[in-house]
Amino acid sequence: MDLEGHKQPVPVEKRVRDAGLRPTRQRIALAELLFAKGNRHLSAEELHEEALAAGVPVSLATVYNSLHQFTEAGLLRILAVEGAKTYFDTNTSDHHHFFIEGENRVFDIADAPVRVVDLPAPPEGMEIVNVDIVVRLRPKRVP
Amino acid sequence: MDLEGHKQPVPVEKRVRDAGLRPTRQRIALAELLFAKGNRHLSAEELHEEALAAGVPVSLATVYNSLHQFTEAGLLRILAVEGAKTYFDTNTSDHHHFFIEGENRVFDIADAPVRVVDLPAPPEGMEIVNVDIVVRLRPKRVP
DNA sequence: CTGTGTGCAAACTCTTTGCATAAGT
DNA sequence: ACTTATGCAAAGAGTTTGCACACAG
Repeated sequence: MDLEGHKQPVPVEKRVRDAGLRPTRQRIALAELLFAKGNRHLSAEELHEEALAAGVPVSLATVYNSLHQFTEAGLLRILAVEGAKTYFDTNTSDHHHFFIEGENRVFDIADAPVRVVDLPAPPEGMEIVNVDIVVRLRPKRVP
Repeated sequence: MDLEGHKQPVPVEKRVRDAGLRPTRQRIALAELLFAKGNRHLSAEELHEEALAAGVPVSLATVYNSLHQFTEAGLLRILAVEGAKTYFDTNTSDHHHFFIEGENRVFDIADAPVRVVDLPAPPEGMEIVNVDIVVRLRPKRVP
């Protein structure tokens, strides 16, 4: 039976299929978690936990596979923050991030027209993929 | 005996001492490699190899320790690039980077007045540590 | 001398891989 | 049916840790 009464405006299955990927249960479930809730950034492990919590039995390896496949297909972007974990961002347009030191938390710089000016030309033979701005934050020490 | 005839304008030993660290052989050697050649960004492993090549027997663990100690002391900055490795940057002032996808190579955006405008205020209780701009590059595909 | 730093190897975390089984078309 | 994806567990890369020995003050 189908527990989903309403379909999203952008059918997830189609997105997956259009990316050249078979719309398997796991990929659809992961895509739904990723794209249904607006823009998000999560690590593989976070998505894995969400999937399990949502009752979708999926292995961590498959989560990694899917995230990379989605990234290659242009549905996700890898977020460049320092630290061990790789974050994936469902917002592939140009926008930027706050990063909280020590907590490894990331969130969008929203409603802010951050712009970079005077960006130099890329070196010969190279093209710019995108520009990532990470504003590193630290809890203000109370004196 | 002392094989170094000339001292750097900024004595490395003093820098290390001023950072509150004992100027041990290893720390001085590493600091020399890091700071004598202008601005650099390297991973722990790269610095380790350089040290060995320079005839300084130092363990990888000590390289990691030293890099983190230098970072805490404000002599280095961690570079936010995606990928497994952590890069350390000897230039702690505001400046930005090109990152080459696929190669995991990083280099400075030099001679370019890159500026960020309309940067929003940080959230309550947070202060900005720094702003990292990473321009991701990709080899231009020749059609 | 006393205490901090170093080296080694083992532990740890995150990520990838190989291969048998399961699912999609 | 035939092909591609998944799951598991093991391997891999990078980094951290614990403890005995060595060196700096």
